[in-house]
Amino acid sequence: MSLRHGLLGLLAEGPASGYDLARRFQEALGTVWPAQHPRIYAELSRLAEAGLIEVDSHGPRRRKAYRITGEGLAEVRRWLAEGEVDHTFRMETLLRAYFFWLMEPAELRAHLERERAFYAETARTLRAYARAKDRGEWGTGPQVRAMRVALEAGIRINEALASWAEWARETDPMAPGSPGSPGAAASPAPAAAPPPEAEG
Amino acid sequence: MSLRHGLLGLLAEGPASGYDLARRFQEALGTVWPAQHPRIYAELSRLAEAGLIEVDSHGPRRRKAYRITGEGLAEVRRWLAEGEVDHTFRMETLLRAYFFWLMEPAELRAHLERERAFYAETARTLRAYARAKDRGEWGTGPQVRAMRVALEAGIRINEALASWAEWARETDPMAPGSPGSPGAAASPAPAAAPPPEAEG
DNA sequence: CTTGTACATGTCCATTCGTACATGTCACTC
DNA sequence: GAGTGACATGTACGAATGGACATGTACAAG
Repeated sequence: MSLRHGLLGLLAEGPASGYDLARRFQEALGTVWPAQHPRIYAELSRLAEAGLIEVDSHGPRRRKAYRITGEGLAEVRRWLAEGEVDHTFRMETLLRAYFFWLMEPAELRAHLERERAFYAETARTLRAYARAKDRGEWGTGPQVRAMRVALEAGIRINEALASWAEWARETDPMAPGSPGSPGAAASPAPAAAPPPEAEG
Repeated sequence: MSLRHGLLGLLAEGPASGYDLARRFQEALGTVWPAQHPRIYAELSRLAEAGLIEVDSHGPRRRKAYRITGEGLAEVRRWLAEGEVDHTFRMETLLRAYFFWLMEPAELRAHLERERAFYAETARTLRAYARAKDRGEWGTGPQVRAMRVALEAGIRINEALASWAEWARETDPMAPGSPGSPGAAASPAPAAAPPPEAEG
């Protein structure tokens, strides 16, 4: 459950309301850790109950800003310190790749081109952000620099995926000419030898 | 819910039992789409009920193998065809990166080195698999070639993350020398400028 | 002075996920 | 013949997630 720590981490930068946090989760962490406002409000209540955060102020329209407590800060730090990192990265794109052999070659090529374009465009956008940060447009505080580092990871991953999609399209591994036909294996029991082992 | 389609995709290669599928989900798709056996058995029941798969055979120890039906195959194909790809990739590694500024520089350097080593090693392992596949050790069927393509994505992503971790460690953006101190912001109200939004 | 929009906070429910627990089979070894 | 370990299938439950619904406030344009 990393939403908890994500919220604590954002609150470590300064007080914020559930609404703020929802927006920032969407904008900054949307692709790497999606979270909707209902979940966020619920989690904030639990965090407050646990004494990791507390109400900082009340604003205009029922706005309730929270502030991290010493305990809360200790908890994020503890989480960051304990080395146990979960290295799984759920990606539908990769899941689909395992089943490319079920697609028509033309369809697959179109799909790969769409994917390439998407990742290339995302990388471009992120690179623009990174350049702006490098120019110091958002200041040079530690949080900004941390975000710059995170941004760099996003850039590299998206570039890697864009180049992968291009490679896959050019290699055209499911082409009709290759051994193993396009719409083949349409029969219920294709009798394929279950490949012993592989890793993703 | 892509577990459904993942199972259908694997069954499209040939009949398999829940146990088989659990193992293959773990081995082949473990990092990109984790699934435990309870969830798999449950989903298989639902798929059978929906007529997308059916019992193929009964084996030694209560073993029950399923086979994909025409309907099921049509459903995977439909899923692959409809362009709607979810591009979110949940990665704890990236989530943590946003909060690097809360870590001690020495701790952060150690963390980045561990991460670099992990991703480099994973990439190495995957590259070995890819080479074996390129040598045709698992045959040259369409499924194997699809897996090769997926594998390539895994290699590139892991290499990108390894190089990112190295870059981050060398850049040392949270170093004591840089503007913005190491273990700073240790007080409950870190007084950091709440970046996007001030509170009311 | 009404209407639209962005702000702001929540409840409710159906799935999905993860973990722990429970059960039973078969093959092999000691 | 007892024990171990891999095979094989499930139930149960609590937590997480996503989406729909509900409510109310402030502000600006018309």
